Amino acid sequence: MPLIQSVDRALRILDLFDEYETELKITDISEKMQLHKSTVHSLLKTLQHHHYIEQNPENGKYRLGMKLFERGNLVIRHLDIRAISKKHLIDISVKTGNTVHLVILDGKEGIYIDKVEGTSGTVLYSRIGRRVPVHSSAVGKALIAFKDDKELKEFLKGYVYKRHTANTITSEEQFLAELEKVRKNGYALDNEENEPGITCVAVPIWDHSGNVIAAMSISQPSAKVNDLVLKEEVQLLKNAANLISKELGYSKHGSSHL
Amino acid sequence: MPLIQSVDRALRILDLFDEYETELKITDISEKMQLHKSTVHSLLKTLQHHHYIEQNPENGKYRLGMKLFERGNLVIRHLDIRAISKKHLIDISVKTGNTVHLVILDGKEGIYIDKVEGTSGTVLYSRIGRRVPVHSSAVGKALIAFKDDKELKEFLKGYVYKRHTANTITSEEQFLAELEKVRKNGYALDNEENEPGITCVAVPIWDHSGNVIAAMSISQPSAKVNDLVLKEEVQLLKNAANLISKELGYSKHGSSHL
DNA sequence: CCTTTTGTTTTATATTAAAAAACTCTGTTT
DNA sequence: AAACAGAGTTTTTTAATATAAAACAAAAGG
Repeated sequence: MPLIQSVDRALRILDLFDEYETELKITDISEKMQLHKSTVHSLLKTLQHHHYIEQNPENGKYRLGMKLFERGNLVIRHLDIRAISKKHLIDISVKTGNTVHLVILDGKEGIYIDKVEGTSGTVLYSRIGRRVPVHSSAVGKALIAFKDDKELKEFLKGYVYKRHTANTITSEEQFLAELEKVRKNGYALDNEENEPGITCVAVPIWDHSGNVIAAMSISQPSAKVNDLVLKEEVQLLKNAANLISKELGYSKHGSSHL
Repeated sequence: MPLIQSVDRALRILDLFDEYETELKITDISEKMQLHKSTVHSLLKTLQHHHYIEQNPENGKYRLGMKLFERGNLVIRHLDIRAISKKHLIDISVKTGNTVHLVILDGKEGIYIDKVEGTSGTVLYSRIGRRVPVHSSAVGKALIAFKDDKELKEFLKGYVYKRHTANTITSEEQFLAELEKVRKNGYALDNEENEPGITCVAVPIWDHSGNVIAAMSISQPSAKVNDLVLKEEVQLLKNAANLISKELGYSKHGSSHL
């Protein structure tokens, strides 16, 4: 079933921007898309008319528009859990001094839907709206560990275990063994697998059907971590996850899958 | 300069969804847009392909997709200030028990870019990504009060002073007088002008050029408010706004316009 | 001041989007 | 079980639009 070419092109223009290329000029886009600059101009003017793109008056370059932020905050799949979780993220961040994240699964990746930074000033990879690989992150492992065997097998079909650090798990066997540990412990760890020098611990957040709907994590420099610290953090996360499930209208956390 | 019709239509489909209509079926969209259902189908399939729209597998209806959230969090105009402000919002919310907002101006409206709820459980109009009128909100007044006369006159050209409550200011004269008070006091008030029973106080956040780049507010039931409470809240907000300006790399707050 | 680059506009036509018709699927009614 | 209604999806023809070439305007750089 064919796509509409001009809509396809317009959306691909939106996809060109990233954290490093936040502004692009017409000739940039023309080159990247292999389209004539007057074609690009028409596409941009249509996106701009609807505020999906705006033109920087200072330099004439184009950048993503506020309508994306507005519409993005109407994507309902995460709004309830984000609103309900926020105070728990804050609470844990205040208690630990570390950065706390809320992540949901979207396709075959996690996506950060909220983040409360700690007081230590540690600069992390994570950013709201950014995607995160499941194999190398605590939140990713927590999100998929509790899928049933069939679902998990389907999920991992074609999955690429890209190395991010020396510690990244890059084989499916090792990853499945890791997920077994997550199920056993009820929490997931990222031992400098996604970012050098950073350790994260995460727990799943359940719905009433025994499905994991989100994961919550604490991230910090590995130098600050020991067994006691982790034990306390796991407890804080599990307590918060239970409360969040309850506040979302669910009964006991994960009881249906035990 | 003409728009590209099919792109225009696709974006207008995205604009159909709101907080009350979070899912639509093809015939809904066909009717609202006065387009043939096979036309709508093609547009939706193109949006879906790029994850700007997704189809609910349970009922076949369409809803906004995660790409909007992802791209929305690449709209750079507010990311720095949101990240830097977050801990201040949290701090004020913890200290006061009330809901704290961060708002920027977009076109002729404010838009909520962050929100930390208080502990009182007060349910408010505000929501991240939602727009807010400048004439009836404390943040709106704080955002525009310090524009120079010419800019302000230009801004208010054609502005509609819609009544939201019995207290809403609905004349330009009254509104200009109100902005004069904001300039004098250094903070803005919303005395149940936007939402019945809710009082808000807001301050501007400045950049180094003497421009207001955001506003920060505290909202609470009017029943909890008195002169002393307001005074304390104004102080908390002003302190935080100064710190935020500094952390954004600016020097003294608003010094260039005093 | 001249040249180059970039953004914008106009116009002809090649290409695509649009809708009508038909098909498929699901749920409801008889 | 069969028929019907509604909704989603697919196919096909052609009317309508998007595309790019050319030209123009504005800004930046040498």
